[in-house]
Amino acid sequence: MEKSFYITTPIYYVNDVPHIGHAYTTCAADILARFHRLLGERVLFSTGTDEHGQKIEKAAQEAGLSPQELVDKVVVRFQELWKTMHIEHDVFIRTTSEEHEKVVQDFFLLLQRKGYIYKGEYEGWYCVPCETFWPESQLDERLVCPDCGRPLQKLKEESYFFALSRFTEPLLRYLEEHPDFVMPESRYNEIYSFVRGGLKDQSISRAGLKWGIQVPGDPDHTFYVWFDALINYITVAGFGRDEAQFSTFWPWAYHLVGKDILRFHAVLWPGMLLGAELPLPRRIFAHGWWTVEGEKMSKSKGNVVDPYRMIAQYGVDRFRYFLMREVSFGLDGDFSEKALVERSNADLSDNFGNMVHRTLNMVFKYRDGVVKKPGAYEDLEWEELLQDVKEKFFLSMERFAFAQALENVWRLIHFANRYIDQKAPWRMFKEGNEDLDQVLYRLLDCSRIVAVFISPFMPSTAAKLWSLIGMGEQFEFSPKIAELEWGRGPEHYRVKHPEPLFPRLT
RNA sequence: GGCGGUGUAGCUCAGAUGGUCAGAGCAUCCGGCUCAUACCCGGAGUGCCGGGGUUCGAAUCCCUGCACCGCCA
Repeated sequence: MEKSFYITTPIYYVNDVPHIGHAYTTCAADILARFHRLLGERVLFSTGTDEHGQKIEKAAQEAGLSPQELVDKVVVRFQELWKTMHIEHDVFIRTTSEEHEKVVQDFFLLLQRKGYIYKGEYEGWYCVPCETFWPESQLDERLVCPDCGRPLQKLKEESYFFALSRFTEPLLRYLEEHPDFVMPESRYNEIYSFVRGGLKDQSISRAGLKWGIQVPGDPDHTFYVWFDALINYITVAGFGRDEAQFSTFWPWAYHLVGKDILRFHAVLWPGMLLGAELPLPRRIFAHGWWTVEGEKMSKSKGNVVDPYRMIAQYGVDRFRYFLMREVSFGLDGDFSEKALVERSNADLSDNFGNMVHRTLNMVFKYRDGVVKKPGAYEDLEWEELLQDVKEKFFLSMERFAFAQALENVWRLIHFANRYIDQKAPWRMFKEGNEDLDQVLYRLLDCSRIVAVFISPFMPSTAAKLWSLIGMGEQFEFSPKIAELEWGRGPEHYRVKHPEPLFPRLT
């Protein structure tokens, strides 16, 4: 039976302008989705937008639109960006969709039937822009939001509660039995100690807020945005709508989140699922944040990195490569165009692109663009290198260690460059050495294998390379892992005239 | 204040269970090559935060000091 893989990004707050942070998470998810398609697994990749809440209601009012009109208008900013970035999601979920509203209500009723819902009174400080309640214990006398620094509103109102406190022990046990549930390890430790401190019940509804999903049987209440938002993950998986889909994908769910929203995903969400007696996701991975030129990114500083601009200037694949290669996933990183240019020139132009280019060039110069598969085709060094690269690549991808995975692939490229220098095909050609075909075939095989390895990261470059070496005009994300072996190329490589994959940036 | 983590070459970082673990990339310097996008290949360095301890032996374990970071209160 095929394995399944369900990868999610958070649903982004639709009113935000997409920035590098959104691009980062979604790009990582896309890479994982493509990689698992290469493995031949059944893949479900979802992203989407969170469209409810007071902030939207206010923004709509200011714009003279209905909330629905507003979100319909701005959701396009995300959808367009994903197209531009070559993101191939299977589903784009919007929390205003009918099917989602139904799932949220059903889920609430399910929790209610199980006895985990009660009506109480919530009193606390609320940050409207952040849509977050703050316990008094976390505030100082200024009564401003610890996150954004803006003044808080005192709220005292009737609210439905989810009995999260009852899941302290079960969740603690679950964490102990699943040390990979929250990654990286440092985040696991944080979550573990947070849960060990004891969980409080969670208010899950608001009275008087219209722009949200109604609590069934109580039209005065709408759901708290996080309760609404988290449930998107099972809406997509087909909860209550498509049992086959749900049982295929939900048990294989992997959530990618920014470190700022880890707690909702690693505490509240598992609590809700335990209450509903549903399986928990396999992993919640919190990645780091990008600073820009060493400074925190913020609207007020005006240093927000616009993905559209980066792509227009440098191309999709350079941008995708940089994001995944520059820092290890899970740690914070610094974005600068200088770093992007240097990384791109060194790795993509000088090492990778040039390796391909010199190979193709020689194939044309010495063999008119055609190289036949040699009879004897063994080389212990190449053999061992590939096996080792493969093993480490898979291991890294399993741990979402994208930078390491790429670093490993580059060992092949580096070795190929060295191989060319050692074999000196130009000399072989002059001397009429027949082994030249074997050397060239090896290099083309290396390009073919590298194309497969990098395809999840740089799909259009992989396709271009695929075509250059005569493997076909389309690069399909179908099972290709078995092809990551020497000698699995065609009987004849018929290559095209080389053109630089990544012209050097100045 | 509590819990957790980090401190390794000029820079960014790798370094399971203590014994080629003192490494990689970038940067610098020297040499080579010419098929190539002034690219590529080879070589050279300098380093384990300070102090103490355990051990035949510690970057790796323990204690302590300093610095920084994260989560919570």
